[in-house]
Amino acid sequence: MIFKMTTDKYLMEYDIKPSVQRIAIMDYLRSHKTHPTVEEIFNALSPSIPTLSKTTVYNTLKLFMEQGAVTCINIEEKNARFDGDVSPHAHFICLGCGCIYDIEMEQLDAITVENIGELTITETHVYYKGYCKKCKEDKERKTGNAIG
Amino acid sequence: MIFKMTTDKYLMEYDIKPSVQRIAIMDYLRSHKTHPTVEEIFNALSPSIPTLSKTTVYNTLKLFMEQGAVTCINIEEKNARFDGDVSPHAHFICLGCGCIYDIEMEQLDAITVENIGELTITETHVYYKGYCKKCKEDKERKTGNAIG
DNA sequence: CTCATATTTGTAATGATTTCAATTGTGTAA
DNA sequence: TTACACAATTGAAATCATTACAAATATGAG
Repeated sequence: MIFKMTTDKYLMEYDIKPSVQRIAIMDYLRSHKTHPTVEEIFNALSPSIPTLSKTTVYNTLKLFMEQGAVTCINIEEKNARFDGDVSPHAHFICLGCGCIYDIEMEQLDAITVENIGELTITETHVYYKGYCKKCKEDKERKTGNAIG
Repeated sequence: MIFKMTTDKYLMEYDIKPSVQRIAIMDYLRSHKTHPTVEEIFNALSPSIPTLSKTTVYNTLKLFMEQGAVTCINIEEKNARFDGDVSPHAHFICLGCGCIYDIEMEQLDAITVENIGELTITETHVYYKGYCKKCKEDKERKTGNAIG
């Protein structure tokens, strides 16, 4: 995959000092738009960085978040998922197969908020749950009922 | 607190067979709009129902969710929080003190979704993070910088 | 090279949630 | 009322993601 910027330069844009581990983790997030869990990132990078520790993955993602280089997605109850795309967008998770899609939302920041009173908003999170085409058809085949 | 409907009738509206524990948990959710955790619900009800088990609170909330009588809020990383108000609305959490506010959103279902393709949406979740008035002032006093 | 500092690592602890088998409660039919 | 089947509740143990921490390693300046 080709980036506009090398990953070490990209990290420095966010005031993150590059290291082998940090570059590998950011590389993975930039080239895999699958919103991976810590486990998935660790398993993917472990072969090429045999000494990698899961603690390092946690530490690094925490640092990335603090610097605004990645966002955390709490769309699943159990695992936190991470997104290297920090531009405003929403997510969709399929309750059948668990796949997660990015949803474009040009006007995400413009969602009208009533009764917001004296609150200062720093982050806006929008996500949807439902069924992808395949899982919807599977479910309808089993139950005989239309969904949604 | 006075409800339009007794809680046992309310449960039956959702096809939930009432029991002492179920009524107590639903009562608590209906009268405490604080989006409590399992821990908080358990601690609040334990004195009046000494035999109450935390497992029952988990089981009961799971049942309530399946029947659509409560919703689960994943606004915090660690704990799941529960909301007895199933009408469409968003939430705001203060990153300073952790308090959670309901945010009215008349048009929540109407949020324009582009590129949704073949996805069938069954749930829409919107939440904000930021600072309440008090915490914003505290933070600005400490750092000397404006936030938001 | 040497020292101070930052980063990484593995292990152990934490804490929310789930599993599961046993106990208790409930409703029905004789 | 009693017996019985089934549903609900319970507590203990297991699971699993995440965090704490202290030791080991890497880095960079002088």
